[in-house]
Amino acid sequence: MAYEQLKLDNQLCFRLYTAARLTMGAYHPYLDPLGITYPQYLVLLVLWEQDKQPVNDIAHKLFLETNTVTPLLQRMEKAGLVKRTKGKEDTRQRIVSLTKKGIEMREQAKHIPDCLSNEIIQITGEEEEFVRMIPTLDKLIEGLKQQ
Amino acid sequence: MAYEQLKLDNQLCFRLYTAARLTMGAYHPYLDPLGITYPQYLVLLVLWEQDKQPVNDIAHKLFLETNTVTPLLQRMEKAGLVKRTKGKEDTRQRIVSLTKKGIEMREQAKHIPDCLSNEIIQITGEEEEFVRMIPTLDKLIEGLKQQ
DNA sequence: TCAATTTATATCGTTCACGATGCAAAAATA
DNA sequence: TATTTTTGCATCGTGAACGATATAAATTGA
Repeated sequence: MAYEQLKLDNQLCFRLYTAARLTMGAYHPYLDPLGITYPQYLVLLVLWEQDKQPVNDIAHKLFLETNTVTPLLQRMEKAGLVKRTKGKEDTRQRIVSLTKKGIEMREQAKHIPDCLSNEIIQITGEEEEFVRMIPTLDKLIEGLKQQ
Repeated sequence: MAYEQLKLDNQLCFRLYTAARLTMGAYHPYLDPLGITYPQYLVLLVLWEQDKQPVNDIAHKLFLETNTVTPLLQRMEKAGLVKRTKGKEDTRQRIVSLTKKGIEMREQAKHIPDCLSNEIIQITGEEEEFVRMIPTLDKLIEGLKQQ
């Protein structure tokens, strides 16, 4: 029967949606003391890997629209984590760079990934199946990226 | 080196977050014609399985807070999909029930799960590894549910 | 029975997320 | 070179998510 398919239990997307929300929630104890949110943490990860990037590059790496990232960066600028300067070759661009505070936060945050994986392992028992999920998720993301 | 851990590529949560957003986006072509959003679709799934539930039960099944679900239901009531009546035994409760429109939408929506799985299979080639992901996600959700 | 506590829902404020739209600068093309 | 198109970013409006708080009703317990 077709209605069977409409059961919540059958849905992969619901699990992704829920797991994503709850995992983000698990970052709270680590990000709250730093005064940042999970999306802001992602922006910092991008900038810690390479400082001074235009808005578009950051958005692209996070698979977000610029109209999501722009206000995010404005809030981060207000919080003193980044500054946004006009591009020199291309004046349409806004180059986002880390402030002293943004650079220093890297040191405070460097333990977070370990904390999170430990937590996940402790909570769920095993690590291997989560590692195995990564290439599958990458395939899904890659496939859905272009409509 | 500890900083290696801070690379975006290493992060499972980022993939969950991204996959969830993009998958929700894949529902747009099917939900837009019905005039509903993905979270509203989830509420309908819950109510199609069992009509007339208090807010709390719906929230619990979706792993959401009631302060997320209440405004969601208010919008759905305004859209004529559900109605919210005072509980009879417990007058604190609001019993949410489907309207005629909400009931009828089940028929229009019954093909959506098949469409989505076909899309995912077509996009990513294989089905099996996504099915395999489900119990792992359930384990993660179950573990993170209680703090 | 009456006060204290818990429960069910609602309201408020902030931050995302994103479609639609606007605008200026750059690039392409006539 | 002048015009058209594209690009990069910003703004606006709407709908989640959720922490904090409020409120009334139910429950507990003294």
